[in-house]
Parts: sequence; C-alpha cells; structure tokens
Amino acid sequence: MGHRERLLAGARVCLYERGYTRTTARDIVAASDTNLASIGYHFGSKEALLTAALVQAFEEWGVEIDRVLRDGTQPDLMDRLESMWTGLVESFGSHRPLWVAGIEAFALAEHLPVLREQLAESYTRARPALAAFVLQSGGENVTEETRKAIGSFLLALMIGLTVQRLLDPEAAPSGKELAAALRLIIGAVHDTAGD
Amino acid sequence: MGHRERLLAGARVCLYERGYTRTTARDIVAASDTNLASIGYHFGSKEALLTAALVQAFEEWGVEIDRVLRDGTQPDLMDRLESMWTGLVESFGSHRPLWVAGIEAFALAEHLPVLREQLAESYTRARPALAAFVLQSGGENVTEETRKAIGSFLLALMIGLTVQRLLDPEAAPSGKELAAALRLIIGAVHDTAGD
DNA sequence: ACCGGTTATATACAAGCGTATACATCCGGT
DNA sequence: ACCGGATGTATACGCTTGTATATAACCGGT
Repeated sequence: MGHRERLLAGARVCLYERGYTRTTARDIVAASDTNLASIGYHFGSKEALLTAALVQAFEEWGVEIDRVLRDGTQPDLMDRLESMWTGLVESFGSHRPLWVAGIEAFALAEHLPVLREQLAESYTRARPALAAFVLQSGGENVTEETRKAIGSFLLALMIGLTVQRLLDPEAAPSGKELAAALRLIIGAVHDTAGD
Repeated sequence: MGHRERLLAGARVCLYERGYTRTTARDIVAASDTNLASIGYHFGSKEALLTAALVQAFEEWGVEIDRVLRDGTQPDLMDRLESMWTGLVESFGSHRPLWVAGIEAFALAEHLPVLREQLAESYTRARPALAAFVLQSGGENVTEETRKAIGSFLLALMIGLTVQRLLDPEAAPSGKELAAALRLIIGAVHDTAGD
C-alpha cells in the first residue's frame, strides 16, 4: 500500500477520532505511519487531503444509509418507517464516529465549496431513494416534484434524528417513539381538519 | 461599554462571519476594538470567551424559534405546521449566520461538554413547546411521553429542514412542500394499513 | 490629593502549525 | 548495469497561534 492510500486511511481515522478542524498534519502522519512531506507530495496540502478523506467518509455514510433502507421490507408503511428509524438509531450506536463526522461536514460545508457540492449532490440522490422507500407499492403515478418533497421530508427527519441522538442520546427519540409521534400527528390532523 | 461586553459582541460577530474554529484571538480583538490581553483578563482563555459568545448566540436562536412558533395560530393543524415551516425558511433567509452558527454548534458539542449540555437542555425545553404547538387544541389528556415524542418529531423536522436549507437552498424543501409531503405520507399510511 | 483595586494595553514568548526544500531511495524500461 | 522519473524522507523555515508578563491608566473612597 502506497503512502497515498495510507495517508487517506490515516486522515479518515483522525477525522473520526479528532474531527476535521482538530486534526493536524502531524496527527495524520502519526496515524498513517508516513511523513510530513508526503502530504504535500500526494495531495498538495493538508486541507486537500482532509477533504478527500471526508468525501470518502461521506460515501461510506451513504452506504450505511442504503444498508438501513434495505432492511425495510414490511408491507405496512408505518412498520417500514419504524424499522428504518430503529435501524438508524442502531447504526448511531455502532458507527457513531461516522455520523459525528457527517454532522461536522454540515458545518464545514459553509466554508468548503467542494464539500458542500458533494453533500448537496449526495442529498439530491438520496431524496428519490427515500421517496421510493415510502411509495414502495403503487407509487408510480406521483410527479417528480412530490417525490422530491417526500424525500426531503424523510431526509429532514433522518438528519434531525441523527443530530438529536448525537447531542443527547438520553432525550433523543427512538424509532418507536418517532413512529408513535407520526401516528399521533396523523390523528391530530384528522381531528382539526374540517371533516 | 466595558471591554468584557465588547469582547463578547466581537466574538459573536466573528462567530457569524468566520465560524467558531476559524476565529482567532486576534480576529476577536480586531472585531471588538480591544486588545489581546483583555481576553485572558476577562475570560481566562479565548475558548472560554468563544463558548460564552456561542451560548449567547444560541439563546438568540431560541428567541428566533419562539418568534416563528408564535405566528402559527391557524385552527387547522396542517395549516399551522405549514406556516411554521414557511416561517422557518424565511428566517433562514434573514438570519442565515445565526442558523449556520447553530449547525456548527452541533459539531462542536462533540468536543465541548459545556456547549453540549446547553444544547441538550435547550432541546429538552423545546420539545414540550413544539408538542404544545401541535396539540394546541384539546391535547390535555396525552401522556408526558407522547408529548416528548411529538416534540422530538417536530424538532427533527426542524433541524433537518435547517440543514438542508443551508447546504443546498435550491434543492431544499419549502414549507409548502414539507406540508404536502406530510399529507401524502398520511395518505400512504392509510392505504397500506390493513383497514 | 492620594491610595488601591480594578481594568486596560503593549509586548514578548514558546509552541505548534503547514509547507517548501533538498536529498535519498525505489523500480521498471532499456 | 544504468538511467530517470516517481516516490519517500529529514529537516528547517517562516508564520501564526494562544497566553503570560509587566506596565500603565482609570476611578471611586477617603
């Protein structure tokens, strides 16, 4: 394995353990068993290396989501949603650093255009996938727009669930609670709607 | 105005303009028209000052949310939700740096326990408030638990909406789209439920 | 008027940072 | 065997960082 790959791997480790902004060039060198100069040689700068590593991490993040989504095969939509959210929560437990890095990426995107585009593009791809998860059966006749809207809705829930979980695991909702909340809101909508 | 207040104000400006991690002690001094040594004198360290400023900013953030929530007075829940989300989106436009700082706080919380507790506590207070927003009429007989679940659900949507808006304003959903998505999901739940 | 604390300021310092430079090593093609 | 580009490495440079120090200014109480 060349130093280029070692650096990327080391940077990923640092990303998970220390976070983007706290990682120094020397940290990466230590984690990858290489040397300072190789960063400049292979990536031009520390920043470029770290960004490349973050993009890699983010792809892994997408894989993790796909995995969670694939588990939901129940015919009942509510069951499917609940199992999806439960799966996410489980993933937070087993892949915490990955999700933390994902959240840090949100903040970094404000100052790193490359990363921002990566995230935006990633979410643009995620929305239809999430919509398909809902419309699994017989949702062929919905417009592209509504498909996007549903995807955005689920994406928002997912992001919000992630943030709450990582900030305060005690208080954050479980998948079951989220499903219960949705059920209750559905009921409340019907009660106040003029029918 | 003493230097203590000037420093806090300057730090807030830097927080909005440069973000937490990018702000240096000298940036704050420049923004507050003070001097390097006063940071140490009044706050002990740059970190302490910046955290204090972030907590201040976060309180402002809470005020902004309250403002948005107070606008929703429609009797129909769906209308209320839509106007709440629309209000949020409008706030992103007029108070962008504030929301960006809020997101950066998510990432920072991982390494700053003080901030993390502040955020956690803040959300613990936000959840019942959000639930009350939904249960506005006749929700007196729901348990504390479901109240929390509903609050978590709405909080998640809010956070997710924020992140999407700030990452990719083009693709992010509007309040109307979010409401439409919820309506569609409600319909889909009914279709697949065994009734 | 003067004293004593609080507060302000200029400056110095050591440590850590990212990166460039100059040199060594590897390794496939001939 | 040897050349040449690609890759690896040690080191040093200049800069920025946060903070400590030492001195000055302020200001209410007496």
